[in-house]
Amino acid sequence: MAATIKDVARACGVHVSTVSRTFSAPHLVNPATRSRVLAAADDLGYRPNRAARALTTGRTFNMGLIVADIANPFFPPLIKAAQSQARGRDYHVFVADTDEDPRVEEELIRTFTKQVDGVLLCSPRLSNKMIERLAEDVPFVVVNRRIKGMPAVLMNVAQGAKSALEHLAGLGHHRIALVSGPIGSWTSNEMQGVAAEAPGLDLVFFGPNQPTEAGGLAVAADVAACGATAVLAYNDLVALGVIEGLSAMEIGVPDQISVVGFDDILPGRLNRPKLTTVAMPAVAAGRMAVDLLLQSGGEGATVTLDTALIIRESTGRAQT
Amino acid sequence: MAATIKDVARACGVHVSTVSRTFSAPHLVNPATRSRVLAAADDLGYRPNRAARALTTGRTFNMGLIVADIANPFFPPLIKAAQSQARGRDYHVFVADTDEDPRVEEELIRTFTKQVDGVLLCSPRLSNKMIERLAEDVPFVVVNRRIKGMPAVLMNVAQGAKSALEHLAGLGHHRIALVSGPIGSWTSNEMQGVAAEAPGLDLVFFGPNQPTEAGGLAVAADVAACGATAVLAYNDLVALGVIEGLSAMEIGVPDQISVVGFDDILPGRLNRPKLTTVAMPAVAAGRMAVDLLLQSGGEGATVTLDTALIIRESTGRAQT
DNA sequence: TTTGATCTGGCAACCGTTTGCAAGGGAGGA
DNA sequence: TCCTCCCTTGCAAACGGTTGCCAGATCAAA
Repeated sequence: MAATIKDVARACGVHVSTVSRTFSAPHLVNPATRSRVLAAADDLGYRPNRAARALTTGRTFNMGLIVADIANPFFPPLIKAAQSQARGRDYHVFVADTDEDPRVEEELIRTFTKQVDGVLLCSPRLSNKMIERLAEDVPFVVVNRRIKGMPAVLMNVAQGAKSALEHLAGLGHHRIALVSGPIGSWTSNEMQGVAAEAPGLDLVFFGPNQPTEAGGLAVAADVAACGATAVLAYNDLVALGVIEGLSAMEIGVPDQISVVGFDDILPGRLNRPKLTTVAMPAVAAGRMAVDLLLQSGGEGATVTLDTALIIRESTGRAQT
Repeated sequence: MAATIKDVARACGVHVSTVSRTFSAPHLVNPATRSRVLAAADDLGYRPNRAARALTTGRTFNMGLIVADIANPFFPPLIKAAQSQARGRDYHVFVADTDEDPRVEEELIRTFTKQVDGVLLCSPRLSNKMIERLAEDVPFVVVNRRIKGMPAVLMNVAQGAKSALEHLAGLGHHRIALVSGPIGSWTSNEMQGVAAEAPGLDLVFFGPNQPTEAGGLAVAADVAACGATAVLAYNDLVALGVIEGLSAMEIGVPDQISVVGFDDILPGRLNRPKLTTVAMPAVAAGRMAVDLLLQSGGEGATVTLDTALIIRESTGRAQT
């Protein structure tokens, strides 16, 4: 049905290799021949078969993008950006979802191995050791995880957490609840690291938690009970869940308790009160991850992107 | 590097064809041999090369999923469901985003043609005619669009719009603003069709609009000015935008104006006031679309999924 | 006119799997 | 004992491109 390189060759009386070269090494073919071939190809609607090309060259022009949860609003902008960037480089993107399960993550990577030119691993839940082992079989770029020698796109969570804490301290909060994320999350560790060193603050840790609204909802009561006047949540979804839970207990945000999230997702922007949050550069990260994957000769370049505290309505002065 | 069928064959002293058959037609090989082969394959970490398989069989075990905008919260659950369903059938999913641009949509489809076994086309912006033409080159399942002879997953938008309108009428609303979506949206047409036939209601149409918060925000002033006491919006994002705009004008929802959306996305559930909306079965649609694509011998089965009005806090009695 | 360098394009092997065809072996019936 | 028939396996030709190698042509310089 579909035109192959052979049809094009026949149509303009040249050998298949000439057609092949017109596309993959144009400088090796005479301009006159080249344009004849291009015309014939265009005429027949020829599109090179990627599977066939992959077979000989070993390059598929596909990449895998693995995220913890597609439905978590943090990821879609990242996926979108990565997809768009990849398409500009003639790459197709397989998107897959681990449902926060490290075993699914591993299996997914194994499935992708040798079927793609590289994998973008976003917010992995696997251990560093495991990721390093898997990286022997397929090039990786990790997002939101620092692994030595491996290309990575990091977001400056530490700085973000620091400014959030300073913001809260500046509003007079001392006892602050830190609602962390799931086990295996680098982001969560970074936050805890910064918080643990924060001077003059009285931190109460809650975790691990599901990185969802449900996760936030589930700890809301404990948070309220612990006497904290402010909450720093693992992400916006958790923050929103906490607010939801608090308001069900008739606890006002920010009047009685202030809440800060992470990510800057749409629901947070639309929420009442509008969520104060540390914006994560998801779009830039998606783009950058693709670039890194395509550039990297396997070199472990690490890019750290800045975060920014966005003060909205969910934080206010501590009640005295 | 990676083990091929040849390595496995050598490792257990059989011909490659036997190894091949162990995987693709197990009943044709002796159980004893089969287990020897499987052991060797497992030992070497053999995974069949999909590109090579695609070359001979003509089946790639890949499918394309094209949506208008990945970042629109309506799609991620659909994408997630489709991806998960596909993975269960050993399929990989290319996800792509048209940015609401029909030309990008067309180009994307062309790119996917012959590289995938089929395309899931969600909420297309292309004309029926164009889609039919493109369908000659690659199997489609369309979601949210009825095209004769083509497998489709539809959502019962008409019924949803009808119950929304009845709900509003029951609350005493007569003059209702209908804020529609983008050109080329079947959903938008369905809504308008139902609305146009609604007895005893005074409808004011606004459109076309971007299917985003910004789109809603942009018409909020006009909506307020037209004297309507209720709004039926193309989707939740638009509804949220309208609410946003109204509240900026100090117009209370639902006290002064009631708002109903479509989709039932997360931000709407978290919003204050919680959004009354017509829930669209995105998850079921994603799953169903995959099944339809895989089952269909090209037959044009059409599935219509039910919608459900979810009454929350953004609708109330009309002020008299 | 000869020489040699440079272009251009053909030839054919190869990438990893699948699959139609055929051959070898064993079992069962005559 | 011989003949079928079935089961199992091997053989080899595809699938659609890519690419190293080689040969003929072209052209400039000698």
